[in-house]
Amino acid sequence: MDTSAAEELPGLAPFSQAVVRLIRAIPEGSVATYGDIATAAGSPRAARQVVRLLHTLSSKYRLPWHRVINKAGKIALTDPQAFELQKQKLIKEGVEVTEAGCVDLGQYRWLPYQGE
DNA sequence: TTAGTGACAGGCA
DNA sequence: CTGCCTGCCACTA
Repeated sequence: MDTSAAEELPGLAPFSQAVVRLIRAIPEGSVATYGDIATAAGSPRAARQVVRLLHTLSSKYRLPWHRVINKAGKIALTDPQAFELQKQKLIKEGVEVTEAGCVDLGQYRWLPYQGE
């Protein structure tokens, strides 16, 4: 795990590091909700914080942000271009996504349990 | 330091 | 499931 996870995160806050690791741990063909990431990171109410982290971290690091959606099972991006991009990325990984950006959480939701 | 952020979640109709 | 409103929370500049 240390061999491939060699990218240590520079002076980021603990919560940020946890979020990064969790998002990077989402397997292809699966998705997680903001709330799941926040809960696994240690703060169940900090879903919004995860959003903020995604903004910053995805701009500085390469994260599979496209595997993170909201609890309604839909892509939450505001930018229509990014919205389409995320949709296509998920479909490419084998996730069924409707035109509206809806994903079947009951089938594709990944629970970020550390032990795996 | 303080204030602002934000791709949410939960409750209710 | 949808729509509206409110609380939330830890981070960033």
